Amino acid sequence: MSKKVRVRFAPSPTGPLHIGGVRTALYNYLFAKKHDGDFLLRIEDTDQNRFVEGAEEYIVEALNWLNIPYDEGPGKEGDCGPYRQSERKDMYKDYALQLIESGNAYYAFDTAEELATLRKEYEAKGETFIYNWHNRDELNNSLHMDEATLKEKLKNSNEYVIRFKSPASEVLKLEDMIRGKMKVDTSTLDDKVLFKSDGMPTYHLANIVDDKTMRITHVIRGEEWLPSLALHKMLYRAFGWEAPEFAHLPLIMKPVGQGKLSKRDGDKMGFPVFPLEWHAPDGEIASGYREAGYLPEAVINMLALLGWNPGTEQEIFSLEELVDTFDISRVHKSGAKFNPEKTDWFQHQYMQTKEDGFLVSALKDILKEKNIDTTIELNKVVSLLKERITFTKDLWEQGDFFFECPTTYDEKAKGRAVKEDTSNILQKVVEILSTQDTWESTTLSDAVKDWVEEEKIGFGRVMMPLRLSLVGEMKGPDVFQIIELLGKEKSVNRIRTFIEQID
RNA sequence: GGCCCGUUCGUCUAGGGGUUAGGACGUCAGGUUUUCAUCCUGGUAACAGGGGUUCGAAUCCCCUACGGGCUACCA
Repeated sequence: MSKKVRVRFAPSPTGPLHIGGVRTALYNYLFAKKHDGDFLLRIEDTDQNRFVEGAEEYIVEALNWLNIPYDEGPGKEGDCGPYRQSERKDMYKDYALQLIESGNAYYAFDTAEELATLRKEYEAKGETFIYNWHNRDELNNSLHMDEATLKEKLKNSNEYVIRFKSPASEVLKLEDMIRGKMKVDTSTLDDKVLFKSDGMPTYHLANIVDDKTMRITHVIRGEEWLPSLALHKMLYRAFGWEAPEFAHLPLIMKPVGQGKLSKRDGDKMGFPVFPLEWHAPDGEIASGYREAGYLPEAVINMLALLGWNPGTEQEIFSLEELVDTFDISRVHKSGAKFNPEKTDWFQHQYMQTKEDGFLVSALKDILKEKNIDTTIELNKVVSLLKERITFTKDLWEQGDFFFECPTTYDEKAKGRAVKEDTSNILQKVVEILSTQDTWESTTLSDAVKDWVEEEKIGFGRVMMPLRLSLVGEMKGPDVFQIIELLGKEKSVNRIRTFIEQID
């Protein structure tokens, strides 16, 4: 029996989760569920300086809103907790010491300032400073220190880091589920810090230790980690652990211009880059898909297809279908530019699948917010407007006239619609409408149309001003359907008001 | 600069030696709606360049160009 699949999404709580992070979470979720596995959330908060209040809560709420909840994580303790690295702090140092003992790591006493100076000097020469085999013997570390000196130093100060001792020359063969085989020459790698002088591990150590102790079988993460893969593989080897499989996801890029999508792009370019609205501690607000009116299933569908597809021409997928068809080896290798227009197309598709009840209650919310009481049957309004809308707020934009009598009339449309005889025509329309036995759109429509044809007036001269009188502009569903829903009194009043305006 | 990864319509992509290089979004045109939106139909539009390998290359290999990522005691 093969091991149970366990994957993790491991964000760092430095701010809101952005759309690229959401996709990483989604692909992890899909992979886990596809293989009947577990999806864990681990909070990587080893950098205390970058901790942002509220970020973790935001991440959890976002995953819940998107309907991709985690099986284990903060608040959902499994047998691998705690799930915040800050709460696992104590265990990391032992692992670092274990590497020192096995000769895979060493103490380094160079200060941050000394290293910064060195980097600057190298940069001035047009070179890059690398802390590794080629110069580690000249730097301030335990590799060339006698035991007594080392002991003394360790006793007097905690100001040291533990670095990984990267092999001087070895060609590592790496494999990635998406990219296939790769080779890296270790001579170009530097001796990464594993354990910081503040007593916290760096990402690299904590990540490997946690993935091991949490029994993670597949690491699915962003492409920005690809350069670290060699180090991580070497760490597993140094510990004598079997490494999980890796998949590095392509990045999501800006819709226009160059580079990866950044947190600032969204509001600059007019679309959200966050799942939920984010209220930063400093008061700044960044827009979110939820608050902008997007449906979570639309966001999920859009994200799923940004960098992956099943090889068929199907584009609309429920979460269940995604789980079913997801195949990580079909994830693309190259980055994808984000496409806000296509997101709206997905949104429109999903809005069309919504039950009328959902839209009715959305419309009620809008009316309540605007303090509007109405006798109009909302389910009928909804069924008339439904296919035209992309967002629930469009119910108002497309149908405000059902609830508010027009007070002004679109000037341009008025110029086109109103002629010499318009007021006479509308008078007659009022008359015809008023004398019908049933107030029903087909009856009303037939009556008016019969008259128009009899009198050979021409539909444009009737329909355009009629619509304008009821709606205030040239928009909306069938005029007679509007008249039916508005009812006799409102319809007639509106037409009369309009007649007074143009006389 | 160094290391690594990538490159098919404007964008997301299908395609993995023989295809009229397919679909979707956008855009354009027509139709429906005597309005607008929706919807329908159609058009536009791509294998980065150069070398190989092969009877045959978008597809395999190499080089170049371009794009991206990483290059912190951040993740």
